[in-house]
Amino acid sequence: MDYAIKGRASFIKAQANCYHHEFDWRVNDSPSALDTETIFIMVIQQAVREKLAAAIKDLFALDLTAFAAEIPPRTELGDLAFPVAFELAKRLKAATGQKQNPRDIAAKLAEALRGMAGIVRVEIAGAGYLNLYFDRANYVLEAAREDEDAHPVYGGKLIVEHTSVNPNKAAHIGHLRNAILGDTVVRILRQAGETVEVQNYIDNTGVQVADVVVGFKHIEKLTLDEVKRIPKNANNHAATEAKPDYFDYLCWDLYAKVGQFYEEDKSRLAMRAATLHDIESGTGETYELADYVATRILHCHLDTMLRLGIKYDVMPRESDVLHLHIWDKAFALLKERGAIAFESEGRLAGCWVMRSADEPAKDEAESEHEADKVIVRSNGTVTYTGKDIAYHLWKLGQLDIDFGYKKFTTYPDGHMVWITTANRAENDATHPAFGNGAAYFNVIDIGQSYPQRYVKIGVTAILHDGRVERSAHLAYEKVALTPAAAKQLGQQLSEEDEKRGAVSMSGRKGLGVKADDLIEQLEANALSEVASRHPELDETEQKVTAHQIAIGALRYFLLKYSRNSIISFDFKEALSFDGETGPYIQYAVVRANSIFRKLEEAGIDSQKETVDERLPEILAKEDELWGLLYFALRMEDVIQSAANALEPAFVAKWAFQLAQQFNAFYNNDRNRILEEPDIARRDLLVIITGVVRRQLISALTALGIEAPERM
RNA sequence: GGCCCUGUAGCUCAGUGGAUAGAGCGACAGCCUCCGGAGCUGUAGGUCGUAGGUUCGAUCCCUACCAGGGUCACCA
Repeated sequence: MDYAIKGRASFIKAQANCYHHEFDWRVNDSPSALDTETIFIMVIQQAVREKLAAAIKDLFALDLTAFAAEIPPRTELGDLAFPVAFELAKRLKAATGQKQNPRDIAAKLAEALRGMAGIVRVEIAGAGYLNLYFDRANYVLEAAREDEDAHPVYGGKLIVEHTSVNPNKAAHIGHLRNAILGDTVVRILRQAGETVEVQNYIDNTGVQVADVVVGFKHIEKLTLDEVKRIPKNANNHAATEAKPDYFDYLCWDLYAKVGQFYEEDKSRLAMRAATLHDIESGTGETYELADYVATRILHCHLDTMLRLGIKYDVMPRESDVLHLHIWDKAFALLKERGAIAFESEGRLAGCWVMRSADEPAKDEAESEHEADKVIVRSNGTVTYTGKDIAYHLWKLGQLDIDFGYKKFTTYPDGHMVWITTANRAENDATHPAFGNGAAYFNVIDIGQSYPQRYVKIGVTAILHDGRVERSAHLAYEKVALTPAAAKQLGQQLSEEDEKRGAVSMSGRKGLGVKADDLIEQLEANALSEVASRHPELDETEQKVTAHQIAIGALRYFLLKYSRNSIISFDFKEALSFDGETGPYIQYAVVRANSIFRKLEEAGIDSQKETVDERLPEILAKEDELWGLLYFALRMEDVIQSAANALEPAFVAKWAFQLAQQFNAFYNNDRNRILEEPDIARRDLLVIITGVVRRQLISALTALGIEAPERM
């Protein structure tokens, strides 16, 4: 008989999402739920668990429902293992005082699992492992079919805020980590079935923008009109379609100059204060200059991010938070709930402060630290933390006030980015509904954990439901420069820097790797490779491919490290296309593409509706083939785990491992598809190649990386 | 000083309450009569920071200590 290639077996579909209710942020309300408990949660695991739990209750009169499952280290040990007999032996001893051999316990449990759908063998191994062997052929048939089913959709709209770069200078590699991390989390969440709104918060009224304005006014002595006339090809960079304006580069240098300017004469800091004041007033030439500079740089940033495939839905501006008095609403609520208190005496006299939850009010005369968090300064202005509380209350729909919105730009694919406005006349009534999400995730570097903690305390004081509990500061470590990289950028290093092996980037000093510089270097390197390998392609195709490779290398480089690992930026490593890199994974896809092209040229049908009846017997003998396929099929679980943990590195690591296994498969002389004499075996190799390619492309898509047809 | 993070191969990093702790880079030795060498195979390289504790079992959990980093603004 032929094995028809059917849809996914129902038991798989039924179980695919069961674990969402166990330990993820979608339900669990503790921030520690962000820690994932296991990466590979197999599709039939839950069914087996239930059966085991029932058997345990039946045979030993014990209620044991939470026990570990694991994937054995070697294929011959089976496909899924339960070390539950060890735990049971302990429990039984405690309950009855009698010692029981884990192997005996496992044997009894094994009986209960015999005959389960999809499981062909149950064995006891080692000191008492319960090892399950799946029906391989069944899996292959399911895998071969492209699953067109829509993903389930969970809960409400999630709001992910990322990028949020100060609009006063060019974005650097550190900003890229934020944006790429955030963008990838968005992609993973969407692939995991969530609805996501992407926000990019624009601090256009802060010190950083003010400093550049000081630079234009007091160092360069330029008027608004003169600044507007600054050409787009600043700093000897010719504007291109991908990067139409290098104004942000010019500001990068100017910002560093302003730092010096203040150094030379501290009294010049008065210029900053005056500028800040003018900006907040919302009128006048200085305000207009600041608005122009911030807006023009914001366009530069969006162009830079678009090169990496990063897009946004809406960009709330700090100036609008101020001018619409959104803070006032939050302020009233905070006072009403007693979340903040007015200090009438002491160091913080005249301020509204928030106390950390665990500390009762105590005079901290002897301690220079641990002051309460100031929300409103004694001069009546709001701190960043206060503004952020207001912003987050708006994100969760807790303030009965909304921004006005106007169109900012339209991406080439038609998607539109909106920006807030405080001018009601500018409000475009056709805007989508923004804010009022079911939870938010803020991609902000780990250095801001302390103020973020107070933001959460403030929001919690006003909103008690699970939405706040599920929301989180999505923290990540910084990108530092290796001493070698810092030297390449012309930085003098202290002995300490050398010893520590890392140098912090500094916008104020102008020390850092600019995002566009890196992209351009990567593209140039990739282009020379592509041109030498594929001289037959026309220039446009070569450039498109080179771009895909460059972005693959860059995104993967910033995603392969887990969030709380500091990335030491090294040019050689970041510019590499070999080893554990994005291009390595892209190359595996390209090889698979090449095989399918050759199959077509040879007139071999690679889309068969049926496969040979000898497939089960072939598969039973070939552990390597099964192992590769089994690994490829874990993607759904990896995506879900990454979504639960908000950790893109899980997907990056898995994709690399799959590519690695595919390359080993590809290089094995036994697996030469075009020359395989046994048609049944060839069909199997074709199926495996197809599944691996599909899964790799899907994983790369989640990482925001495109796979070229050839490279 | 308080709180948080980190310590795994020469370097950069994964990883797990369980079966032989992994990868990339670097080093060394191989592989193009073979679907693409951005590749593959092999070798060398580890007291998983130290010391206790819990456990049948700890690199993983707990405690202390050591080392490094971050943070504790009327900055954002």
